[in-house]
Amino acid sequence: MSHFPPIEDQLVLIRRNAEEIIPETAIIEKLKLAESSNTPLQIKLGCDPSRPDLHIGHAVVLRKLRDFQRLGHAVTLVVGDFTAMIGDPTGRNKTRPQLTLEEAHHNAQSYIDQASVILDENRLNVVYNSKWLNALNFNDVIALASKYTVARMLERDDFTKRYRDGIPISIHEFLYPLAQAYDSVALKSDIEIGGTDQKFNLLVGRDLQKEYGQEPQVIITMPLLVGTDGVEKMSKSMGNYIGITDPPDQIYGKTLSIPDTLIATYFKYGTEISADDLSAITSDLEQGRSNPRDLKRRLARELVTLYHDESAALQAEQEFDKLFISKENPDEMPEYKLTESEKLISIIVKNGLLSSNGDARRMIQQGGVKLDGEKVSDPFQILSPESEHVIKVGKRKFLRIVS
RNA sequence: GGGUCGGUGGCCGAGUGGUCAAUGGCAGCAGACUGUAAAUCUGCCGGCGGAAUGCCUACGGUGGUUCAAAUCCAUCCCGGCCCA
Repeated sequence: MSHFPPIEDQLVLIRRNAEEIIPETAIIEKLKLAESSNTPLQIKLGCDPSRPDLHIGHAVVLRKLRDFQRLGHAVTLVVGDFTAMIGDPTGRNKTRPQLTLEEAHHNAQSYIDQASVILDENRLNVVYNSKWLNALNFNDVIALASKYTVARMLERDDFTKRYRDGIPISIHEFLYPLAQAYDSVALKSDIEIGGTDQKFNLLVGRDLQKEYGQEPQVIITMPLLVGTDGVEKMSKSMGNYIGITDPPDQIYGKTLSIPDTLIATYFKYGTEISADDLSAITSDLEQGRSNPRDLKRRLARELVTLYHDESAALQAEQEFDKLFISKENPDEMPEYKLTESEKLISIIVKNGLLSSNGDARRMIQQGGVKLDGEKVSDPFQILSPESEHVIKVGKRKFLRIVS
């Protein structure tokens, strides 16, 4: 007797939200084999420990991984500690810093901690690719490299584009897809999951597995979540992300700032609402039956609840209303103890509300600074330490002055 | 190895001896508007400076020419393309 759910049921879950499954037929074969041999499938996800800050875009992929955990398959997280260690030797790409092994492992742990909000940590196998990549010598690397051609490498979108546009491509960049593919060989991976941007690399894994006499993995690509700006894909470096460890008020506020066109997408990929709810929301939106604002508020609550809890969601909402709807001051804000008379400007800069005196002066001239709710007009105003004040800079920076 | 073009502010990209803290675009910030937004309009957008024809830092690095250099010269580093 197999302990897996019926294949049809598994497929429904596996296909949910997936962008592509390549090849579709093979996954059925794999599932059948798993059932008949009563052996779980080996599911692989690679992670880059040089960027350990997870956002709700990563969560899309992680949730798919969790689906496989629930189905009873063997889920392995491959930490790319080896590649992170090498970094980008040209030093041109600052997004890929060189890490020591310790840093890589430290980041990996942080990644796992964050990911375990979604994954079942007890059923997660974690491996480090330095284990086998470190063991390769130059002969091995050449042998590995000989299994792929330059023409095929150049098929990758960004290589095609960069080559065409005369932007440098270092040789070692060709080795990264091979290294990642080799991970699949080392793991004898049955299925590898990744974002759509990983499609090429995942496919190389299939080719390489064939070269090594293995049954090629099935690849499942998950859509990349658009960032809160509604334009670029979500990423920390673009500043358009909602981090899964962001505090409730951040998640709430960032969610409310997404463009209306993103509401349905975020419900679909960012939350776990049912298919029925989703279609109700979508049709409400399309037919203008609901105020997008209300749906967005619900989305924000859902997201906060997902990564914190319901009471945090309600609290975040109340705080938000207070701040932005009634424009009241928040309950908590940093404090600064005034001991002697001091220029307002210098207080603002000293407390990091703005970065320079000139900036603060400008801000005041533009009416962006309020003292106890009143616009400040004098850039040289001096505060003396008699009473309490609240300074507000821009929309959301506050400072309480105590004496 | 040879030839050639290039390296400018967070990014893209003008500028080729003074009028350059450096046009323009994007991003960012603030104000108005609004449902938080988006869009739009307005302003700001190196630092110091209550002001200055003020000072400091900055146009790949280092040295130099000049009253004056992002701009010229030398040299070094880095990159694209073509040839070998």
